[in-house]
Amino acid sequence: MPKKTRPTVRDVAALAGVSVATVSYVVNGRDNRIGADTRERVLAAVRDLGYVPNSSARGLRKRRTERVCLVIGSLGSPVQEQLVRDLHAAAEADGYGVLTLIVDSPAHAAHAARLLRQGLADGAVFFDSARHFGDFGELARGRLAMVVVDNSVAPDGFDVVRTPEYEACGEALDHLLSAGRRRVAFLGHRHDLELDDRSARLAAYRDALRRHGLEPDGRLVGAGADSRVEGYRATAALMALPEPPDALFVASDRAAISAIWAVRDTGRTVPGDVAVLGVGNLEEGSVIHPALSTVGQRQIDFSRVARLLFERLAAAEPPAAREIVLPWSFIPREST
Amino acid sequence: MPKKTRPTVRDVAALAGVSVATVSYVVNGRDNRIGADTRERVLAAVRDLGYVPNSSARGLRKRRTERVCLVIGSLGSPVQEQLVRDLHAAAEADGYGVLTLIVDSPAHAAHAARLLRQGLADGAVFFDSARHFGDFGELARGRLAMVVVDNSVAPDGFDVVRTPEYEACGEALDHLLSAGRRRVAFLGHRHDLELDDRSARLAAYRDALRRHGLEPDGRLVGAGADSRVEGYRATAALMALPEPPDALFVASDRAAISAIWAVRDTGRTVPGDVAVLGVGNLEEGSVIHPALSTVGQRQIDFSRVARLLFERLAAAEPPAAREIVLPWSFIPREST
DNA sequence: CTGTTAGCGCCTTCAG
DNA sequence: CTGAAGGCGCTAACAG
Repeated sequence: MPKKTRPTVRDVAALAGVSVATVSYVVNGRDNRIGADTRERVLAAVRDLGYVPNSSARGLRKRRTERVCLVIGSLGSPVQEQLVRDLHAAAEADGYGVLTLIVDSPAHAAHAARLLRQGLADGAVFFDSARHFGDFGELARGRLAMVVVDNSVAPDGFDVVRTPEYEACGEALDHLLSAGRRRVAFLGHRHDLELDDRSARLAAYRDALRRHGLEPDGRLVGAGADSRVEGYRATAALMALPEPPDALFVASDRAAISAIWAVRDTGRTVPGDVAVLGVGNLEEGSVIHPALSTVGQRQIDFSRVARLLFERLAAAEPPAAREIVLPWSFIPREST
Repeated sequence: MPKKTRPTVRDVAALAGVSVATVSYVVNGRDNRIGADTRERVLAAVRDLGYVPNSSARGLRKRRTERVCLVIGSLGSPVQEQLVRDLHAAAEADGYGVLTLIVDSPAHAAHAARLLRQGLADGAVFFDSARHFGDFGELARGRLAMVVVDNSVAPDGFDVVRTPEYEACGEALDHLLSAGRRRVAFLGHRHDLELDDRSARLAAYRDALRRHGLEPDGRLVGAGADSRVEGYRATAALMALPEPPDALFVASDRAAISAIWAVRDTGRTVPGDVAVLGVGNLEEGSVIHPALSTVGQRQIDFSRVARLLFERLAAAEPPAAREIVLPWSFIPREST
């Protein structure tokens, strides 16, 4: 029967016949000043007991947890999977653990902020979740290293990563409109519509129409980008209009793919009758027929984002807040 | 300029002119024995200083973190979103924080196990990730309350949640074969194929064929359920065979939906030329045309799973290991 | 009703 | 090269 309580340094020290300091040195790799045989005895005791240092005690003493946190808006997008991978890789290299907080509402954001303020981790990357938070600056001042991927937030004791969505979407829409499409619909995320003028995708849409001498038609603007199901439904509704659109600008690739499907289910063709343009550059979009035209990072890569965080963590003094821009472009394929 | 170091109980106590014990009582709601005016002074000091208790110190002292961990195999499935929601709801009710560990490889599993052994959380739910782990029993004995959702693991100091996949898939396949389909292909997850006989879905497939006097054809069995892209590609390859299948059993709804698309892109119809059967009961499957026949929980609900964990956490003594079975059924729709 | 105090488990000078 | 001791921030007896 194993012991009921987890072993501590003292148990290891007793078993190995050394002091707790020696155990600590060995466990933390500061064992250049420890005799080889002593080290072996300690390691054996660690193994026998299944000793693992308690992270609360260690965190209390060292005043850092050696963990970082990924705060993410939702599950479900391959883009985020790449971020997870890149962050894990960088963390591993620096000996950090990674944990994830899922924040898809202001309530969850408050929850996450509390955990972070309590010292859950030493650093955090916020992705697709900034809109749910109130004051990032306050969190950053609580000695948390932070990188925020968001276009509507200004550096304030933390780094910011931007994506030039407005420009890239504008270019894609110009392409659509120059090709003669005249009734272009916009299917946004709910928060695009709530943000209204502060949504880059919606603004790009409106401005592009005006550049081409068209006035936005309220009936062609709505929600539908948040999920595949909503994308399908919204598109079906649009296609049932007396004057259906001849092009769809959908603010997510996932919903755009459903939109293609929905268009075809009404007997129309893509891009013949209706062009479809997505956002995000999912791999899936390049595999289907017709391949989805989209806007996003050509090669999805968040290693620079991860690097920002770990540079910040490694710095002795809080470095100046930086701001970087990820490369976004229009990626034309077959659906437009 | 704010202070560089976060305030502690002592700072609050000093500002409020009380002792640290009083602060602790107030902060922890054990303030029935504290005078109302004193409490107000303490709360004011807490607000002024922006004091938040340090969770490492608290965890060290109380020997519990009041956090639970969701260990999940991958991002991307709405089924998991429901688990996230149900676990968050239960946690919130009991005053626990929830954090997520993403484990999609044995390396990540080792990483997660280490964090958990270090005392990251008091309890954990493992979903779609058990196959990456070695010894759950050892983790459970390290006083971690655990619930494992998996069919191939036996309770051992932790609770197990099972899904009767084999039976439900068998029923669905009987339906397919009874309707006269003769060349039924199986598109599995990679791990289904690695597990081979220990994969319920693959076993259900093989056994159903035999029940109907058919011999499995190796060319009709392969990977393709892990993602939409793989589902599309694998289906396209199958359809290019000299003798293409007349039915597809795809081990995930997501890939099954791509499979429908791939079939139709070859000019064939679903279910006319090819029937498609998925697993998982995504909402998306009920919205598309043809609606996807599938196998899974009719009403996706993990509140019972969450409840197991919090009952375990609330128990004074480690309760007996329990085992529950989630209701799975065949959900016929239009694609078969 | 409030204050004093002893650790929780660990790391890290400082002596030896 | 190793051991003793102090303290990180907090909670919970126990005094008063």
